[in-house]
Amino acid sequence: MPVAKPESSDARVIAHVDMDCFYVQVEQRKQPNLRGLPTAVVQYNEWKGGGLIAVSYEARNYGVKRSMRGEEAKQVCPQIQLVQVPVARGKADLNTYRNAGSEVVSILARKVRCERASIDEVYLDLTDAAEKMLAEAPPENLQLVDEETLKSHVLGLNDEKGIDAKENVREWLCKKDADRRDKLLACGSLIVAELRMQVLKETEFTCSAGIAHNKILAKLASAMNKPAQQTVVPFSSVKGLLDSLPIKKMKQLGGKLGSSLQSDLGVSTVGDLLQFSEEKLQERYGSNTGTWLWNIARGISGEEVQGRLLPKSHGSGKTFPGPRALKTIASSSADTFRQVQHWLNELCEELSERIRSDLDQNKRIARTLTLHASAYKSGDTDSQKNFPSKSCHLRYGTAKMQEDAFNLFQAGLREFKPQGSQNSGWRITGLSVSASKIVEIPSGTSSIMKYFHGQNPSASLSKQSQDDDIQEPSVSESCSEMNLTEQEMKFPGEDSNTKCVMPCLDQQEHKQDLQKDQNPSCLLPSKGQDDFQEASLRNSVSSSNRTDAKRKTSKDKGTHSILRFFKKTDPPSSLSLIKEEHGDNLQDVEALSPTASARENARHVEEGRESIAACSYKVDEIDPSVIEELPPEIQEEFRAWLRPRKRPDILPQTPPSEGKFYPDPVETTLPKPLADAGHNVSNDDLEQKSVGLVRDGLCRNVVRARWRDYNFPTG
DNA sequence: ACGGTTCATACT
DNA sequence: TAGTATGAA
Repeated sequence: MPVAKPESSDARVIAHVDMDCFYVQVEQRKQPNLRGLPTAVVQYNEWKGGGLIAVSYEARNYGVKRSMRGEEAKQVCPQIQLVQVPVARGKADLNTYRNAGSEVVSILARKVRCERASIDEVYLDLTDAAEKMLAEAPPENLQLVDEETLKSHVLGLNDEKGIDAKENVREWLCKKDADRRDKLLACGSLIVAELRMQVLKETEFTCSAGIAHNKILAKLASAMNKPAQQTVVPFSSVKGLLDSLPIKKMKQLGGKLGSSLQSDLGVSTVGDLLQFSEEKLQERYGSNTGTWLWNIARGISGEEVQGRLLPKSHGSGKTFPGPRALKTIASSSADTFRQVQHWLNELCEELSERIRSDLDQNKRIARTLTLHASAYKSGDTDSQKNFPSKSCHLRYGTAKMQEDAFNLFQAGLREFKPQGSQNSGWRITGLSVSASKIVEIPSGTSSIMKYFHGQNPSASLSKQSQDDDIQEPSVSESCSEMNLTEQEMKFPGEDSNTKCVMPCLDQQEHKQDLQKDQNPSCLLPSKGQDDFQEASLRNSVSSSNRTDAKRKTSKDKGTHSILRFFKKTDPPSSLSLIKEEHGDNLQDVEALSPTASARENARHVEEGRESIAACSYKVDEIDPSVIEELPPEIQEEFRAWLRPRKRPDILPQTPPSEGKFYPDPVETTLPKPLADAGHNVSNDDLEQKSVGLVRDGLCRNVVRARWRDYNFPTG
């Protein structure tokens, strides 16, 4: 269960962005003639028309639901357009959706701190941007508010008949003597509306959003008004919202835990939870979950927006329902496992391709291969069981992965067999392979890339080398070499005492570490705070100038004040962002936080670094002997990479004036690692350019980050 | 014995 | 650690 880290005054501004029926939108963008029609995305057409995995809102109006089969949907909505999920290697291929999701994340991440929560959801931390807006251009000064923001739903606002909803919202947004927290949320609403419009402009996708003081409330709100709308949860309406909210609606409570609360404690709404002491909840559900529940009941959640834009693992799996279950024992012994092996090969092929893309685009290496299998036995007591999942070191190369996966399968089967019935009647109903423990490699250590790619570092971007079977010499040779050496070399992140020394290409992974290091107080539980603030916004609506609102609204005018917070507002295309220059981003970041607190400052240091972010935790603990075990070429790279790290002792003596960041040539040449695995954006030349500069750039950034930790400019 | 697939996280 | 289980989308 999520560990809540409550903060006494939750003055954050958090947003949850939720793409509307995302797969449908992706397909509609591909086939614009489907726009506006009742549409659903369906996979595996054979049985009863396939299963629906996304349903457009037009189709929902006819009663089409996600749990339906294609045929069912046709019954309730004969005109429904059913679009097939792409199929590759005999299984659903979600790459187009992954890539579309990456497009969205990339756009948002240009502006604010993001966490990719799923393929179509993102959390945003807008605290700094909202603070800055409030300080420099508060909504109360706005003469015009753009239409998109005016369409916001503000929970707790009076919806009296006869009163123009938009005018109501406008008054709330611009209310001069409002609670400061409300003002921050108002700023957040303006920003989110702007971001949503930007996403729409660049991707043609609509999304909905929730704006609140923490993630769980933002998430709750984003689902309340869909599609293409946004919902704000003012602090003062939290209690009213939760009091009557069915417990299962709360994230994390939709499953067994929620059921237990209902049946064991008689809790039916979140408000009902308030009766129980923290101790009582802990006693029943453990200390972590108990505390979490206690907080959730009060709308408290300190979970931070993790700055993570890339997935932490990749998986490829398939189920073989009912009659299609795989036979493990075929008629002839030569045929044993033939089906299993076939499908493992397919799954590994896909997985191999995806981790290869991840390596190419994000310089990340997956280190662990895991196999899951489930089996089904028909008989008197039909039962479904999982094999014990098995994992091993991941070797790159499709053929190797296939070989390893099959061995893992057999290992799992060996342990599975002895228990229960000997061997009879068990058929495989599910297989999946996944790649995890993904670590980032220093971009500067080009030899590592060569080990995976052969001589030409950019060769992997060509189609040919993507097909890295055994017959692809440069790849498989270099891979085997890698694998041989790797047994002893204890690659960073490996099981030795060597900690991660890798620079994070991904923006914020290490930021948390910094924050933890520097701000352990955020881990302290702070209970005993006021549960809710009793406030009534509805009674304090100030009179306003109607003529302003009635004036013809021009979007440009209306959003002008918002745009000022984002210097880069109109990039040519979503793809171009991968080549965006880093210096600009640094400026953006600075613009957003000139007067932020020390902690916030440190944060921005991290955010500004983004792709060249140099994490390097526990670097001092690295065992020198480990390096000596590396192949000479890599040793050299690592030494060079590590060397300048000793400079923090020196650098603080010559701090940059005003703590300002100077543009770094490295930062302007590095590609952003936002593209998801499988995202086919060629950034060859950028990679080429960055090699060589990166290493030093990384080190300098480490130094800066370190320095920043202890020398917070307050200006 | 299913909407199928993918991902994250907590617990042990 | 590896492996299991839960939860969400």
